Amino acid sequence: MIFNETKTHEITVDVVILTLKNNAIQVLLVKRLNEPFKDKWAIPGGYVRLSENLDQAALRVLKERTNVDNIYLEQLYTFGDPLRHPNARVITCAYFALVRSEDLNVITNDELAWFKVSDLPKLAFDHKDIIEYSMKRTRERLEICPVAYQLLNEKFTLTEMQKAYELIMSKELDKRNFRKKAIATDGLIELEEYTKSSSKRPARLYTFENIKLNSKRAHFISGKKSSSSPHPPR
Amino acid sequence: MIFNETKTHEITVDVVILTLKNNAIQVLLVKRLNEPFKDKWAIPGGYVRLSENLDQAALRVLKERTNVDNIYLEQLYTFGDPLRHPNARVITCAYFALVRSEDLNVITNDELAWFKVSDLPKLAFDHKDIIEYSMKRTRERLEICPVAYQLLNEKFTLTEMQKAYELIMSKELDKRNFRKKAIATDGLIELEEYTKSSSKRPARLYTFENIKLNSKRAHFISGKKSSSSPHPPR
DNA sequence: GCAAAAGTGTTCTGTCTACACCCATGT
DNA sequence: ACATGGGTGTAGACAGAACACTTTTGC
Repeated sequence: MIFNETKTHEITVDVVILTLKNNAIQVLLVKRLNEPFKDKWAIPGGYVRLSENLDQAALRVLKERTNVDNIYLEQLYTFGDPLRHPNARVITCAYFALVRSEDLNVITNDELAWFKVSDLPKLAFDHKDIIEYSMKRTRERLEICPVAYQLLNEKFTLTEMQKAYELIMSKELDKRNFRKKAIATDGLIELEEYTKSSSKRPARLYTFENIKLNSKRAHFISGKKSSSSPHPPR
Repeated sequence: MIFNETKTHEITVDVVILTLKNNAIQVLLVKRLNEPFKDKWAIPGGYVRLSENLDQAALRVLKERTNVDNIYLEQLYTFGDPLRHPNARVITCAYFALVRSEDLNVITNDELAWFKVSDLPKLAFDHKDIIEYSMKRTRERLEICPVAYQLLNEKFTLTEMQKAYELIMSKELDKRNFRKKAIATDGLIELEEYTKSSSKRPARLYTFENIKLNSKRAHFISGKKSSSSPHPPR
């Protein structure tokens, strides 16, 4: 590909939409209808409009696809390799969103579907890198604050919360240690309600006070600290 | 301002260049020669060329201004508010760089100068936000790995290193605790050399093995963990 | 000999980790 | 009565925090 410096950049946002479904972290993908990468799956995205800022653009894309609103959405990284799009110069500002599946209202079909992050199909562009980086970022966030509740239903059991942490961190956690720290987390409220009859002993339900994620730091993650390089992707 | 959706986006990179000079963290700024914000100071930046990726563009801007190379450079955040530029639609991908002042070869003048981060002049655009966010990010990095050595001369004393930490964190550190952990840091090498005669007792010199920043985690910072929100700027 | 910065250990406290058994319910 | 997941405490290891005096040099 030859770069003709009179061509112009295009700028898009792409949104990695993550949820917790069927005991797995899943990502929402759309099938591309046109070349390039026709029939490949891709992260939902769109052009940034001149009148909107990047957050608004990401929110718009998210809402178009999922009809959810007011959820955890964070700018991830901007990907601008000249070759990332085979026949255009597209810079994309990637976002990621954590969505609770009970809030979702997504009609999936041949062109819009959930995929387990651990088992992705072939993806268009550099979208595999983007999803992997969004998982890395989610793990980093989780070591600092309990973002995982963004994936849980409004009321949840501690076991469900632990499962969410384990799935994100890809690591088993000790039940007693997890519960001790979970209960000490700022904003977690113990309800006087219990799950009823899953043919087991009922479990107490908890909820989170509200959407303030600047709580102390709640790392429920045991074991050696991951010595991660500070540098973003690759 | 009315947004005419047929206008097009422009994409730039801006680079916050930080160094340690005169016992302060300083940032390199250029004076704007044209409107808007004529005569105001701004972060060095430039358009992204079609043939280069974002890292390369940032590196080019850095090199144009400082003639340094191969230093700590990290993508910070992408700022895309439609009103950030008063008469154009410019999205900027901000980077920050940590540069040791002994490597710098900057001829400062009326239009290019260093400013203490703690005492900035009026800045163009949203550049004040960008600088503040770069300091926040630097602090976060420092809690994880010893990036600060990027600001130190190749050979440095532990007292100099502690000073760098204190300046970045805006917090005094305990000398004995700092030294204990500093010495335990992966990659730090104790030299058989000493500073000579500043009319005080000579201090031992240290150096860092090389440019691998993925060392364990060396937080020299005492005191309560800062409970920072995971969300980026503002 | 004194001013100024370099250098050095110990105790306490709180947090993380590892680990095993009883409980409440539905069938 | 049993299978299933829910729920609970303690002891040992480790890391962070607080804290004060001696050493080496130039003048």
